[in-house]
Amino acid sequence: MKLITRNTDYAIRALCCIAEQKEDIVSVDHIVQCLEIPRSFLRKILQILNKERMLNSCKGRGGGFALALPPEKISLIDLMRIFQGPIKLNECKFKKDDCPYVSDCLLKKKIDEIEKEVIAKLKAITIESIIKRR
Amino acid sequence: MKLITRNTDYAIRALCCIAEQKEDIVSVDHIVQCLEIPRSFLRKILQILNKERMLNSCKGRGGGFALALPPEKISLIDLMRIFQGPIKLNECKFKKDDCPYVSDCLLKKKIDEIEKEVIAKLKAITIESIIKRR
DNA sequence: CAATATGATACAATAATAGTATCATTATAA
DNA sequence: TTATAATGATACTATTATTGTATCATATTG
Repeated sequence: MKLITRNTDYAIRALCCIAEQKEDIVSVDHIVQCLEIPRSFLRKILQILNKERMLNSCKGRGGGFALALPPEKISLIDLMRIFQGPIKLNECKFKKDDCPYVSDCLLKKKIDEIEKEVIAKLKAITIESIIKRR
Repeated sequence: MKLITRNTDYAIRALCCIAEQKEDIVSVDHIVQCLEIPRSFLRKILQILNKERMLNSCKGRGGGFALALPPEKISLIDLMRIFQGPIKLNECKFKKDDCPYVSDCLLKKKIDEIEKEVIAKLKAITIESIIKRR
């Protein structure tokens, strides 16, 4: 059971890497060196973060990426939604309106509670809260 | 993001179905009728539950399955471990001993906390707690 | 011994995850 | 103004996990 997939994880670390840099604009190459992750994969992730307005980008020589938001405004929950879709711990496997068996689905209700807590906790984890302060 | 996969879900409901029955021994056919799920898949799941000592089985005519434990002793966490492996929300994507970048991995620590809470909550959800009392 | 259960096991289909590769476009510096 | 170095867009591939299916073996009961 995984909470965070690899692209979310890489996104988090890349954002941390950028946030910790003195320079505003950080190149893919620099991040690759820091994190030692596949360049192509990282590029794709950064492009998505750019489209989702978490990063700004500069093309051309000396280009790269910069945070579009302050680190305390970027939370894990946002990144997970971008890379993993909406968080739904309680998807019912029985497609019909009601479960055919467990009426009022007590299971679903209980998992819903867990989901709410998890979401609240994930919201509280921001890039700011996990970077090494310079 | 899924907390529970389909086989875990089916296992839970099958166990509920058996727990709610007056008869001790319940056949696959009966469970299939109750839950309307693929028979072969269900059989596989029940066989696993049998091997894992959550169910007892009787072969031959009039055979079927019976709970090996009282419903309050069967928790979601057990079923998830059987069908989904150990719960590890915080698997680090960086295989090396230390993350190359985020030292002391604050992220991991925070996710660990979430994991502990989730596990505690899942432990508390038992078959007893979600069956329709007869 | 025939019928009806589960046991064991191998196989297949689908979807999600993870990663690669290539060409287009833009910006800068010489 | 052109070569170069960066990202943008996009299509493709590989791997793994999930979700099943099918078949034959074995045991039990009437």
